[in-house]
Amino acid sequence: MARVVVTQMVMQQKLTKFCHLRQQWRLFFSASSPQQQTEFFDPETCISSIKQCQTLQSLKTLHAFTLRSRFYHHHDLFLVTNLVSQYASLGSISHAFSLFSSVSDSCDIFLWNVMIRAFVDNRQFDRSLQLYAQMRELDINPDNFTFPFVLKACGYLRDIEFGVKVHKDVVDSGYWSDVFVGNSLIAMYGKCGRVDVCRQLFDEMPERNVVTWSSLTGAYAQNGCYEEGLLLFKRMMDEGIRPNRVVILNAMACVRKVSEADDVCRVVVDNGLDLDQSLQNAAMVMFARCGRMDMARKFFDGISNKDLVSWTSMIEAYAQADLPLEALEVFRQMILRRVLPDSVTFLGVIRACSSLASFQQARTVHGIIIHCFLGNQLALDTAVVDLYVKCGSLMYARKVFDRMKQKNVISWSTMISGYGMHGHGREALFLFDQMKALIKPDHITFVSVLSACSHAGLIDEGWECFNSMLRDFGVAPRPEHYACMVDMLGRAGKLNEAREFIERMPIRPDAGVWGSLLGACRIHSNVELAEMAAKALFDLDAENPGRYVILSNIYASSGKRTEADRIRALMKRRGVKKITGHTVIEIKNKVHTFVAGDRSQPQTELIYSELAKLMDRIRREGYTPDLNFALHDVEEETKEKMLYVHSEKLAIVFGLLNSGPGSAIRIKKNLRVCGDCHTATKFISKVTGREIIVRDAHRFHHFKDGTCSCGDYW
DNA sequence: CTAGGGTTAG
Repeated sequence: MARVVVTQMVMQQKLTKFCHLRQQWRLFFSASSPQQQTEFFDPETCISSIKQCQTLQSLKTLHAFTLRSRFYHHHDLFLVTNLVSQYASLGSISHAFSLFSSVSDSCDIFLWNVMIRAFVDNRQFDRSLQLYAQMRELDINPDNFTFPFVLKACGYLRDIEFGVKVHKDVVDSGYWSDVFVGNSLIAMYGKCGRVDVCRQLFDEMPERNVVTWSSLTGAYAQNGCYEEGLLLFKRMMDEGIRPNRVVILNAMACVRKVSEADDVCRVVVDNGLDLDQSLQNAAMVMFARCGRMDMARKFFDGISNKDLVSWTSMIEAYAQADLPLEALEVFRQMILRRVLPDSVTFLGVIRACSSLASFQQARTVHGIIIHCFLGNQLALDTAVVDLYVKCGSLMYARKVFDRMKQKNVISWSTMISGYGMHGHGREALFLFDQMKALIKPDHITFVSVLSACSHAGLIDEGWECFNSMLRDFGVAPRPEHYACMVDMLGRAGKLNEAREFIERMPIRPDAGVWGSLLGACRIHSNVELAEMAAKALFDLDAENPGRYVILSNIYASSGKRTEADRIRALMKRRGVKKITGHTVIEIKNKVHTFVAGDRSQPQTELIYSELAKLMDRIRREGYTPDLNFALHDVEEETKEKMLYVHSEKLAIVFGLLNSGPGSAIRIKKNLRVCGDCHTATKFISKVTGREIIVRDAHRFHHFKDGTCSCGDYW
């Protein structure tokens, strides 16, 4: 349904474009009778008509006439420059460049500026830098107009090396005191991640305007220095500088708390600034980031003519807030209103689908993307690969990956991490080998590879990879890499080795590292080490409920009931709320959520009677309930009953009842899958002959014929 | 002919 609508929209848009083009041509031909064309050809009218040209064809004709006219014999550079500029702004960089080349022996800086700018405007940043370099070779001096163009290109390309060279030219040329040039330098360094330099430049600038403040605020925002950004914004207000829309947008990008959001909104009101579309969109995103989805929605609803960015931002906001159904509903509304989504919209839609873990939805969305002719876009294709991974289909993920015309480090890392998540360590390593021959892995690639080794128990390979990071690729291990190693060693039962590894770390272990150790202690029931890890953890991050639960469970399963109770009490005292486990399953485009003991489904009676039958059946096959995974403070018999109604089991039974015979069942759990449910699911897959694919908070489990793809190593 | 800006893949 959605696919058909979108296809219609695309066709309609193409048709409109075509009609528009035809109209333009007609206008041109009627307006360019020979008399008309020769009459208005004095230099001034000529230049103004060049600037007014709306189509390439009309500009070409005009260009031809200027060549024939007498005014051109003086080699009027100004005229040529204007032609170059206009060709570029009509998108024809090739015409612009060939005209430029025909007079490029000229030393006129205006002409060079226009050509450099033309490349920047047409997103050919590397060519604009090449041209700048060529200009410097010819010893032509750049001026205060040149620098902003070139620096913009450096910023887009994140080419700090070139940027520094240009900065040097700025100093040598004496234009460093020009406020436009200074602002451009701040923007460039900001995009290249050097906020320290931005600040220094800002402090040393002889003249500043609101753009200067805005650029630095933006640089802070882009580099995650949110407090500094807001502090700067406050200082600007204190110095009595009147804010404008753009500096507000940058300040909004720094906001992370509701109180700060309210402050910025007050500035808008106090200064009588118009809340235009872009500010409304930004405010919406700002409140969403503060966790105030209600306020975000209010702003969204308040926008009368929602544009593409409004829709896209709302979808992304819901997706990030882990409200996928709301996100998809906004997407549906957007399509109904005939707003054509673009690739950024689909990134949000994909994020939503990804958290639904619905394979069917994934296929539908992928289909719509292709129908919108948005295939072959690097970022989007990579997101689709990840989507299929997260929806449980490595096969589809790999198909999309293989068909990608270009791949970068992110695409490769995504696919490698996909294999890892599904427990296919060997394939992950094989792909990593192929990747290394083509591009340089980065720090995230190594997280993917190391966690793949960890999930598959490939310890020697994991060590080799860890050791090669710095040695062969110059990538220094970060806390997350150490966490992977601890996880890998710990899972394999090498708990002491893991502890020693942490002790030898050259950097301070973070919560992730200790969390890995604690998780390993849970698997191997090591109370002593668990206490050590928990102590460190509670100092670093006392808010995370998962850690308390694990420690308490370790105590409980080793018979230390009082200790377990003490941890539960500690949790209560600190106001840390346990996250309720739930499992979702999608049947016929509808998402069903189950919590333990759930009775909210219309089919409840059927589910429970079927569950009882199923449990009997697998018991006869050899399943015994593992009471370690039940709450400890109840009778044995109650424990067993409570295990039976875990959300995983309910969702699986619901799936069995409502899907075609023989089809695979896909469920998703928000936490790690329970150990007893893991065992039970293996038996269920055997007695029903169904494949059961479980996505939990960490990885995938594929159950088939009584075994799990994780090899019980998880 | 010049600077800052709303959604954006692992």
